[in-house]
Amino acid sequence: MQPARRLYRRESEESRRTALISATQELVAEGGPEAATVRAIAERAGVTPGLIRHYFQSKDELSRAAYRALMDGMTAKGADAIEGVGAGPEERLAAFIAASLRPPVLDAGAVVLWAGYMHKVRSDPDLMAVHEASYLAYRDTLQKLIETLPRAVKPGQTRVEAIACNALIDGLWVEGSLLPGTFEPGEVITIGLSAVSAILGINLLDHTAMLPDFGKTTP
Amino acid sequence: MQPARRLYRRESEESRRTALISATQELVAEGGPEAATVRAIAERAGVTPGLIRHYFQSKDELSRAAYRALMDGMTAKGADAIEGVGAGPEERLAAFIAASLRPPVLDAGAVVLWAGYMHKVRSDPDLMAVHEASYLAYRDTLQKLIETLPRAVKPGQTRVEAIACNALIDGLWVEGSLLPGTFEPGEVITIGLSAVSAILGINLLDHTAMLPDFGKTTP
DNA sequence: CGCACGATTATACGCGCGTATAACAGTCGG
DNA sequence: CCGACTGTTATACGCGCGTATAATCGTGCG
Repeated sequence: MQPARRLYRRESEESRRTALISATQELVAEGGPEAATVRAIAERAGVTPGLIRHYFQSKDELSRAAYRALMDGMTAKGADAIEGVGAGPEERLAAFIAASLRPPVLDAGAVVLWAGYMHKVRSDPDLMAVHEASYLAYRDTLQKLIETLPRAVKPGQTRVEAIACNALIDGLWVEGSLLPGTFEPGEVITIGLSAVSAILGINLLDHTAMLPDFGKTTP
Repeated sequence: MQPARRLYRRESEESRRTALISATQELVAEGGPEAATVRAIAERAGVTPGLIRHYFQSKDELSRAAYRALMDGMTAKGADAIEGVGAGPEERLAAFIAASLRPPVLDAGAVVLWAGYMHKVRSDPDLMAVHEASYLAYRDTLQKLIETLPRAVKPGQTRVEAIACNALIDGLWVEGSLLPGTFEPGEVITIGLSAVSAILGINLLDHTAMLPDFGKTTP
Protein backbone atom coordinates (compact mmCIF):
# COMPACT_ATOMS: atom_id res chain seq x y z
CA MET A 1 0.00 0.00 0.00
CA GLN A 2 1.62 3.18 -1.17
CA PRO A 3 0.90 6.43 0.69
CA ALA A 4 -2.40 7.99 -0.26
CA ARG A 5 -2.45 11.24 -2.13
CA ARG A 6 -2.12 14.21 0.17
CA LEU A 7 -5.51 15.74 0.81
CA TYR A 8 -6.24 18.82 -1.19
CA ARG A 9 -6.63 21.88 0.98
CA ARG A 10 -7.07 25.36 -0.42
CA GLU A 11 -5.74 28.33 1.54
CA SER A 12 -5.38 32.06 1.10
CA GLU A 13 -2.26 33.35 -0.55
CA GLU A 14 -1.26 35.25 2.57
CA SER A 15 -1.51 32.30 4.92
CA ARG A 16 0.52 30.16 2.53
CA ARG A 17 3.23 32.76 2.15
CA THR A 18 3.53 33.34 5.88
CA ALA A 19 3.51 29.60 6.54
CA LEU A 20 6.36 29.10 4.08
CA ILE A 21 8.30 32.04 5.48
CA SER A 22 7.84 30.88 9.06
CA ALA A 23 8.87 27.35 8.15
CA THR A 24 12.00 28.69 6.50
CA GLN A 25 12.90 30.79 9.52
CA GLU A 26 12.33 27.94 11.93
CA LEU A 27 14.47 25.55 9.96
CA VAL A 28 17.35 27.99 9.57
CA ALA A 29 17.16 28.86 13.25
CA GLU A 30 17.25 25.20 14.21
CA GLY A 31 19.74 23.75 11.80
CA GLY A 32 21.38 26.55 9.87
CA PRO A 33 20.79 27.54 6.24
CA GLU A 34 21.58 24.09 4.88
CA ALA A 35 18.68 22.60 6.83
CA ALA A 36 16.18 24.79 5.02
CA THR A 37 15.76 22.72 1.87
CA VAL A 38 12.66 23.10 -0.24
CA ARG A 39 11.49 19.67 0.83
CA ALA A 40 11.96 20.38 4.53
CA ILE A 41 10.32 23.78 4.22
CA ALA A 42 7.34 22.30 2.42
CA GLU A 43 6.92 19.56 4.96
CA ARG A 44 7.12 22.04 7.85
CA ALA A 45 4.57 24.27 6.17
CA GLY A 46 2.27 21.34 5.46
CA VAL A 47 2.45 21.49 1.67
CA THR A 48 4.27 19.71 -1.11
CA PRO A 49 7.56 21.09 -2.44
CA GLY A 50 6.10 22.15 -5.74
CA LEU A 51 3.89 24.71 -4.10
CA ILE A 52 6.85 26.79 -3.05
CA ARG A 53 7.56 27.64 -6.64
CA HIS A 54 3.96 28.65 -7.09
CA TYR A 55 4.28 31.41 -4.49
CA PHE A 56 7.94 32.25 -4.91
CA GLN A 57 9.85 32.40 -8.15
CA SER A 58 12.74 30.52 -6.60
CA LYS A 59 14.01 29.30 -3.29
CA ASP A 60 16.25 32.32 -3.18
CA GLU A 61 13.26 34.62 -3.35
CA LEU A 62 11.72 32.79 -0.41
CA SER A 63 14.97 33.19 1.48
CA ARG A 64 14.98 36.90 0.86
CA ALA A 65 11.39 37.17 2.03
CA ALA A 66 12.29 35.27 5.20
CA TYR A 67 15.15 37.63 5.92
CA ARG A 68 13.00 40.68 5.35
CA ALA A 69 10.35 39.26 7.68
CA LEU A 70 12.97 38.60 10.36
CA MET A 71 14.29 42.14 10.25
CA ASP A 72 10.84 43.71 10.15
CA GLY A 73 9.75 41.58 13.07
CA MET A 74 12.69 42.60 15.21
CA THR A 75 12.29 46.31 14.62
CA ALA A 76 8.56 45.95 15.24
CA LYS A 77 9.33 44.40 18.62
CA GLY A 78 11.36 47.45 19.52
CA ALA A 79 8.66 49.83 18.39
CA ASP A 80 6.07 47.94 20.45
CA ALA A 81 8.21 48.30 23.55
CA ILE A 82 8.04 52.09 23.56
CA GLU A 83 4.34 52.22 22.74
CA GLY A 84 2.64 51.53 26.00
CA VAL A 85 5.04 52.78 28.64
CA GLY A 86 4.86 56.08 30.49
CA ALA A 87 5.96 59.34 28.99
CA GLY A 88 9.31 59.75 30.76
CA PRO A 89 12.25 59.74 28.32
CA GLU A 90 14.32 57.50 30.57
CA GLU A 91 11.46 55.02 30.97
CA ARG A 92 10.97 54.80 27.23
CA LEU A 93 14.66 54.33 26.53
CA ALA A 94 14.98 51.70 29.24
CA ALA A 95 11.98 49.82 27.90
CA PHE A 96 13.39 49.91 24.39
CA ILE A 97 16.72 48.51 25.48
CA ALA A 98 15.19 45.87 27.72
CA ALA A 99 12.95 44.64 24.91
CA SER A 100 16.00 43.92 22.78
CA LEU A 101 17.71 41.95 25.53
CA ARG A 102 14.87 39.66 26.51
CA PRO A 103 13.12 36.81 24.71
CA PRO A 104 11.82 36.54 22.10
CA VAL A 105 14.39 38.92 20.67
CA LEU A 106 17.18 37.57 22.86
CA ASP A 107 17.04 34.07 21.49
CA ALA A 108 19.64 31.70 20.13
CA GLY A 109 17.42 30.75 17.22
CA ALA A 110 17.05 34.38 16.22
CA VAL A 111 20.80 34.91 16.33
CA VAL A 112 21.49 31.80 14.29
CA LEU A 113 18.84 32.87 11.80
CA TRP A 114 20.33 36.35 11.56
CA ALA A 115 23.83 34.96 11.20
CA GLY A 116 22.73 32.41 8.61
CA TYR A 117 21.79 35.17 6.20
CA MET A 118 24.87 37.26 6.76
CA HIS A 119 26.80 36.22 3.69
CA LYS A 120 23.76 36.69 1.50
CA VAL A 121 23.37 40.15 2.97
CA ARG A 122 26.82 40.98 1.80
CA SER A 123 26.50 39.54 -1.69
CA ASP A 124 22.90 40.44 -2.52
CA PRO A 125 22.37 44.21 -2.87
CA ASP A 126 18.67 43.75 -2.18
CA LEU A 127 19.32 42.11 1.17
CA MET A 128 22.09 44.56 1.94
CA ALA A 129 19.56 47.36 1.55
CA VAL A 130 17.20 45.57 3.93
CA HIS A 131 19.93 45.15 6.49
CA GLU A 132 21.14 48.71 6.21
CA ALA A 133 17.62 50.10 6.48
CA SER A 134 16.88 47.93 9.47
CA TYR A 135 20.12 48.86 11.20
CA LEU A 136 19.68 52.55 10.56
CA ALA A 137 16.03 52.45 11.65
CA TYR A 138 17.00 50.85 14.93
CA ARG A 139 19.81 53.30 15.44
CA ASP A 140 17.58 56.21 14.52
CA THR A 141 14.96 55.18 17.05
CA LEU A 142 17.72 54.95 19.61
CA GLN A 143 19.07 58.36 18.67
CA LYS A 144 15.62 59.97 18.84
CA LEU A 145 15.11 58.50 22.29
CA ILE A 146 18.51 59.80 23.37
CA GLU A 147 17.72 63.25 22.07
CA THR A 148 14.64 63.49 24.26
CA LEU A 149 16.74 63.09 27.39
CA PRO A 150 17.09 66.21 29.51
CA ARG A 151 20.76 66.83 28.79
CA ALA A 152 22.97 69.44 27.25
CA VAL A 153 24.61 67.93 24.19
CA LYS A 154 27.15 69.03 21.62
CA PRO A 155 26.31 68.78 17.92
CA GLY A 156 26.99 65.32 16.53
CA GLN A 157 27.22 63.85 19.99
CA THR A 158 23.97 61.89 19.90
CA ARG A 159 24.86 60.17 16.62
CA VAL A 160 28.04 58.76 18.10
CA GLU A 161 26.24 57.82 21.29
CA ALA A 162 23.52 56.04 19.32
CA ILE A 163 26.12 54.08 17.36
CA ALA A 164 27.85 53.02 20.55
CA CYS A 165 24.63 52.06 22.32
CA ASN A 166 23.46 50.16 19.27
CA ALA A 167 26.72 48.23 19.13
CA LEU A 168 26.55 47.49 22.83
CA ILE A 169 23.02 46.14 22.54
CA ASP A 170 23.93 44.09 19.48
CA GLY A 171 26.90 42.55 21.21
CA LEU A 172 24.93 41.71 24.31
CA TRP A 173 22.19 40.28 22.13
CA VAL A 174 24.58 37.91 20.39
CA GLU A 175 26.54 36.74 23.41
CA GLY A 176 23.54 36.63 25.70
CA SER A 177 21.73 34.44 23.21
CA LEU A 178 24.62 32.18 22.37
CA LEU A 179 25.90 31.67 25.91
CA PRO A 180 22.76 31.85 28.02
CA GLY A 181 24.33 29.86 30.83
CA THR A 182 27.08 32.43 31.30
CA PHE A 183 24.71 35.10 32.58
CA GLU A 184 22.14 35.17 35.34
CA PRO A 185 18.57 35.66 34.17
CA GLY A 186 17.98 39.34 33.51
CA GLU A 187 21.64 40.14 34.00
CA VAL A 188 22.07 41.00 30.35
CA ILE A 189 19.39 43.66 30.67
CA THR A 190 20.97 45.11 33.79
CA ILE A 191 24.37 45.26 32.16
CA GLY A 192 22.90 46.86 29.06
CA LEU A 193 21.06 49.49 31.04
CA SER A 194 24.01 50.42 33.22
CA ALA A 195 26.46 50.55 30.32
CA VAL A 196 24.13 52.72 28.26
CA SER A 197 23.70 54.90 31.34
CA ALA A 198 27.44 55.34 31.56
CA ILE A 199 27.75 56.17 27.88
CA LEU A 200 25.01 58.79 28.09
CA GLY A 201 25.85 60.09 31.54
CA ILE A 202 22.44 59.28 33.00
CA ASN A 203 20.96 56.60 35.24
CA LEU A 204 18.48 54.25 33.63
CA LEU A 205 18.42 51.77 36.49
CA ASP A 206 16.26 54.18 38.49
CA HIS A 207 13.63 54.03 35.76
CA THR A 208 12.92 50.34 35.55
CA ALA A 209 9.85 50.16 37.76
CA MET A 210 7.55 49.21 34.91
CA LEU A 211 9.84 46.62 33.35
CA PRO A 212 8.59 43.07 33.76
CA ASP A 213 12.13 41.91 34.53
CA PHE A 214 12.53 44.22 37.53
CA GLY A 215 9.72 43.15 39.82
CA LYS A 216 11.58 43.59 43.08
CA THR A 217 15.21 42.82 42.29
CA THR A 218 18.49 44.74 42.17
CA PRO A 219 18.68 45.79 45.82
CA MET B 1 43.43 15.91 -25.82
CA GLN B 2 42.24 15.34 -22.33
CA PRO B 3 43.81 17.31 -19.47
CA ALA B 4 47.13 15.90 -18.36
CA ARG B 5 47.45 14.33 -15.00
CA ARG B 6 48.04 16.88 -12.26
CA LEU B 7 51.71 16.95 -11.43
CA TYR B 8 52.60 15.14 -8.31
CA ARG B 9 53.95 17.48 -5.66
CA ARG B 10 54.84 16.34 -2.17
CA GLU B 11 54.44 18.73 0.74
CA SER B 12 54.71 18.61 4.50
CA GLU B 13 51.67 17.67 6.49
CA GLU B 14 51.58 21.05 8.18
CA SER B 15 51.64 23.07 4.99
CA ARG B 16 48.88 20.92 3.51
CA ARG B 17 46.68 21.26 6.57
CA THR B 18 47.11 25.01 6.77
CA ALA B 19 46.54 25.35 3.04
CA LEU B 20 43.30 23.42 3.31
CA ILE B 21 42.19 25.38 6.37
CA SER B 22 43.02 28.70 4.75
CA ALA B 23 41.19 27.72 1.58
CA THR B 24 38.14 26.79 3.62
CA GLN B 25 38.19 30.08 5.48
CA GLU B 26 38.60 32.11 2.32
CA LEU B 27 35.74 30.39 0.57
CA VAL B 28 33.36 30.71 3.51
CA ALA B 29 34.33 34.36 3.90
CA GLU B 30 33.70 35.02 0.23
CA GLY B 31 30.61 32.99 -0.49
CA GLY B 32 29.25 31.62 2.74
CA PRO B 33 29.39 28.06 4.01
CA GLU B 34 27.75 26.60 0.92
CA ALA B 35 30.59 27.84 -1.24
CA ALA B 36 33.12 25.80 0.69
CA THR B 37 32.64 22.45 -1.07
CA VAL B 38 35.35 19.86 -1.00
CA ARG B 39 36.00 20.42 -4.67
CA ALA B 40 36.29 24.19 -4.30
CA ILE B 41 38.49 23.85 -1.22
CA ALA B 42 40.78 21.42 -2.98
CA GLU B 43 41.10 23.62 -6.03
CA ARG B 44 41.86 26.68 -3.89
CA ALA B 45 44.45 24.75 -1.95
CA GLY B 46 46.02 23.40 -5.13
CA VAL B 47 45.25 19.74 -4.53
CA THR B 48 42.70 17.21 -5.64
CA PRO B 49 39.54 16.60 -3.59
CA GLY B 50 40.60 13.20 -2.43
CA LEU B 51 43.52 14.59 -0.49
CA ILE B 52 41.19 16.34 1.93
CA ARG B 53 40.08 13.01 3.28
CA HIS B 54 43.67 12.00 3.71
CA TYR B 55 44.32 14.81 6.18
CA PHE B 56 40.87 15.15 7.67
CA GLN B 57 38.51 12.35 8.51
CA SER B 58 35.61 14.24 6.99
CA LYS B 59 34.70 17.63 5.64
CA ASP B 60 33.11 18.38 8.98
CA GLU B 61 36.41 17.86 10.73
CA LEU B 62 38.05 20.30 8.34
CA SER B 63 35.28 22.77 9.09
CA ARG B 64 35.88 22.47 12.80
CA ALA B 65 39.60 22.97 12.31
CA ALA B 66 38.90 26.09 10.25
CA TYR B 67 36.69 27.51 12.97
CA ARG B 68 39.26 26.79 15.65
CA ALA B 69 41.93 28.47 13.55
CA LEU B 70 39.73 31.51 13.06
CA MET B 71 39.11 31.93 16.74
CA ASP B 72 42.71 31.33 17.69
CA GLY B 73 43.86 33.81 15.10
CA MET B 74 41.58 36.54 16.35
CA THR B 75 42.57 36.17 19.98
CA ALA B 76 46.21 36.06 18.91
CA LYS B 77 45.76 39.38 17.14
CA GLY B 78 44.51 40.89 20.38
CA ALA B 79 47.39 39.46 22.37
CA ASP B 80 49.88 40.84 19.83
CA ALA B 81 48.42 44.31 20.20
CA ILE B 82 49.33 44.57 23.88
CA GLU B 83 52.77 43.09 23.45
CA GLY B 84 54.81 45.93 22.09
CA VAL B 85 53.19 49.06 23.43
CA GLY B 86 54.31 51.09 26.44
CA ALA B 87 53.60 50.12 29.97
CA GLY B 88 50.75 52.52 30.74
CA PRO B 89 47.50 50.69 31.51
CA GLU B 90 45.46 53.08 29.42
CA GLU B 91 47.81 52.71 26.47
CA ARG B 92 47.60 48.96 26.60
CA LEU B 93 43.84 48.92 26.87
CA ALA B 94 43.48 51.41 24.03
CA ALA B 95 45.80 49.37 21.83
CA PHE B 96 43.86 46.21 22.57
CA ILE B 97 40.55 47.80 21.64
CA ALA B 98 41.91 49.48 18.53
CA ALA B 99 43.37 46.21 17.28
CA SER B 100 39.91 44.65 17.33
CA LEU B 101 38.35 47.50 15.39
CA ARG B 102 40.83 47.74 12.56
CA PRO B 103 41.68 45.41 9.69
CA PRO B 104 42.43 42.59 9.47
CA VAL B 105 40.16 41.88 12.41
CA LEU B 106 37.59 44.43 11.33
CA ASP B 107 36.81 42.80 8.03
CA ALA B 108 33.64 41.76 6.32
CA GLY B 109 35.09 38.42 5.35
CA ALA B 110 35.97 37.67 8.96
CA VAL B 111 32.47 38.53 10.10
CA VAL B 112 30.86 36.40 7.41
CA LEU B 113 33.20 33.56 8.29
CA TRP B 114 32.37 33.89 11.97
CA ALA B 115 28.66 34.06 11.25
CA GLY B 116 28.81 31.13 8.87
CA TYR B 117 29.84 28.82 11.67
CA MET B 118 27.35 30.09 14.18
CA HIS B 119 24.76 27.37 13.84
CA LYS B 120 27.42 24.70 14.03
CA VAL B 121 28.72 26.35 17.19
CA ARG B 122 25.33 25.93 18.69
CA SER B 123 24.77 22.34 17.65
CA ASP B 124 28.28 20.92 18.02
CA PRO B 125 29.45 20.78 21.65
CA ASP B 126 33.05 20.74 20.49
CA LEU B 127 32.70 24.00 18.61
CA MET B 128 30.61 25.46 21.39
CA ALA B 129 33.51 24.84 23.75
CA VAL B 130 35.87 26.58 21.33
CA HIS B 131 33.57 29.56 21.09
CA GLU B 132 33.03 29.80 24.81
CA ALA B 133 36.74 29.51 25.55
CA SER B 134 37.56 32.13 22.95
CA TYR B 135 34.90 34.50 24.21
CA LEU B 136 35.90 34.10 27.82
CA ALA B 137 39.60 34.48 26.98
CA TYR B 138 38.93 37.73 25.20
CA ARG B 139 36.75 38.97 28.02
CA ASP B 140 39.31 37.87 30.58
CA THR B 141 42.09 39.77 28.84
CA LEU B 142 39.83 42.78 28.80
CA GLN B 143 38.99 42.39 32.46
CA LYS B 144 42.65 42.06 33.43
CA LEU B 145 43.47 45.21 31.50
CA ILE B 146 40.62 47.01 33.23
CA GLU B 147 41.81 45.88 36.62
CA THR B 148 45.21 47.46 36.07
CA LEU B 149 43.64 50.88 35.67
CA PRO B 150 44.26 53.30 38.54
CA ARG B 151 40.71 53.35 39.84
CA ALA B 152 38.79 52.49 42.97
CA VAL B 153 36.40 49.66 42.14
CA LYS B 154 33.72 47.73 43.95
CA PRO B 155 33.83 43.92 44.01
CA GLY B 156 32.28 42.39 40.91
CA GLN B 157 32.39 45.70 39.10
CA THR B 158 35.12 44.82 36.63
CA ARG B 159 33.38 41.64 35.49
CA VAL B 160 30.29 43.58 34.47
CA GLU B 161 32.41 46.27 32.87
CA ALA B 162 34.36 43.70 30.90
CA ILE B 163 31.14 42.11 29.66
CA ALA B 164 29.82 45.46 28.54
CA CYS B 165 33.05 46.50 26.84
CA ASN B 166 33.29 43.15 25.13
CA ALA B 167 29.75 43.46 23.83
CA LEU B 168 30.40 46.98 22.64
CA ILE B 169 33.52 45.94 20.75
CA ASP B 170 31.72 42.94 19.25
CA GLY B 171 28.85 45.07 18.05
CA LEU B 172 31.14 47.67 16.53
CA TRP B 173 33.13 44.90 14.93
CA VAL B 174 30.08 43.45 13.21
CA GLU B 175 28.47 46.67 12.05
CA GLY B 176 31.73 48.35 11.18
CA SER B 177 32.66 45.40 9.00
CA LEU B 178 29.30 44.94 7.37
CA LEU B 179 28.58 48.59 6.67
CA PRO B 180 32.00 50.09 6.08
CA GLY B 181 30.59 52.97 4.08
CA THR B 182 28.50 54.15 7.01
CA PHE B 183 31.51 55.16 9.06
CA GLU B 184 34.49 57.37 8.36
CA PRO B 185 37.84 55.60 8.37
CA GLY B 186 38.97 55.14 11.95
CA GLU B 187 35.67 56.39 13.29
CA VAL B 188 34.78 52.96 14.65
CA ILE B 189 37.94 52.99 16.76
CA THR B 190 37.23 56.47 18.07
CA ILE B 191 33.69 55.52 18.99
CA GLY B 192 34.88 52.35 20.67
CA LEU B 193 37.51 54.14 22.70
CA SER B 194 35.19 56.91 23.85
CA ALA B 195 32.36 54.54 24.74
CA VAL B 196 34.69 52.28 26.71
CA SER B 197 36.04 55.38 28.40
CA ALA B 198 32.53 56.35 29.45
CA ILE B 199 31.76 52.87 30.74
CA LEU B 200 34.97 52.78 32.81
CA GLY B 201 34.98 56.43 33.83
CA ILE B 202 38.37 57.15 32.26
CA ASN B 203 39.67 58.83 29.13
CA LEU B 204 41.35 56.59 26.60
CA LEU B 205 41.42 59.16 23.81
CA ASP B 206 44.30 60.90 25.54
CA HIS B 207 46.36 57.72 25.29
CA THR B 208 46.30 57.05 21.58
CA ALA B 209 49.60 58.64 20.62
CA MET B 210 51.17 55.34 19.63
CA LEU B 211 48.18 54.03 17.67
CA PRO B 212 48.78 53.89 13.93
CA ASP B 213 45.28 55.25 13.33
CA PHE B 214 45.87 58.43 15.29
CA GLY B 215 48.78 60.01 13.52
CA LYS B 216 47.65 63.61 13.77
CA THR B 217 43.85 63.45 13.71
CA THR B 218 41.00 64.16 16.17
CA PRO B 219 41.65 67.87 16.68
C1' DC C 1 69.58 -0.39 -6.55
C1' DG C 2 65.02 -1.88 -5.78
C1' DC C 3 61.15 -2.28 -3.28
C1' DA C 4 57.77 -1.17 0.15
C1' DC C 5 55.27 2.42 1.94
C1' DG C 6 52.97 6.68 2.17
C1' DA C 7 51.37 10.90 -0.26
C1' DT C 8 48.63 12.16 -4.09
C1' DT C 9 45.58 11.67 -7.99
C1' DA C 10 41.73 9.63 -10.65
C1' DT C 11 37.39 7.67 -11.02
C1' DA C 12 33.07 6.19 -9.57
C1' DC C 13 28.86 5.81 -6.60
C1' DG C 14 24.70 7.15 -4.48
C1' DC C 15 22.07 10.65 -2.54
C1' DG C 16 19.63 14.92 -1.97
C1' DC C 17 19.31 19.22 -3.90
C1' DG C 18 16.59 22.95 -6.74
C1' DT C 19 13.85 23.01 -10.62
C1' DA C 20 10.54 21.86 -14.45
C1' DT C 21 6.29 19.98 -15.91
C1' DA C 22 2.16 17.38 -16.17
C1' DA C 23 -1.78 15.55 -13.75
C1' DC C 24 -5.35 16.53 -10.52
C1' DA C 25 -8.99 18.88 -7.66
C1' DG C 26 -11.72 22.26 -5.93
C1' DT C 27 -14.17 26.95 -7.21
C1' DC C 28 -16.87 30.15 -9.57
C1' DG C 29 -19.12 32.75 -13.50
C1' DG C 30 -22.19 31.74 -17.29
C1' DC D 1 -24.29 22.18 -14.23
C1' DC D 2 -20.38 22.56 -16.88
C1' DG D 3 -16.18 24.30 -18.42
C1' DA D 4 -12.28 27.47 -17.66
C1' DC D 5 -9.28 28.83 -14.14
C1' DT D 6 -6.02 28.27 -10.61
C1' DG D 7 -4.26 26.31 -6.26
C1' DT D 8 -2.10 22.00 -5.28
C1' DT D 9 0.07 17.53 -5.86
C1' DA D 10 2.99 14.06 -8.15
C1' DT D 11 6.78 12.73 -10.78
C1' DA D 12 10.93 13.21 -13.10
C1' DC D 13 15.43 15.30 -14.50
C1' DG D 14 20.07 16.73 -14.11
C1' DC D 15 23.58 18.41 -11.34
C1' DG D 16 26.82 18.83 -7.62
C1' DC D 17 27.59 17.21 -3.25
C1' DG D 18 30.44 14.20 0.26
C1' DT D 19 32.45 9.92 0.25
C1' DA D 20 34.82 5.48 -1.06
C1' DT D 21 38.30 3.08 -3.46
C1' DA D 22 41.74 1.93 -6.78
C1' DA D 23 45.59 3.50 -9.50
C1' DT D 24 49.86 6.20 -9.63
C1' DC D 25 53.88 8.52 -8.20
C1' DG D 26 57.91 9.89 -5.26
C1' DT D 27 60.91 8.94 -1.52
C1' DG D 28 63.74 6.72 1.86
C1' DC D 29 65.37 2.39 3.86
C1' DG D 30 67.81 -1.97 3.62
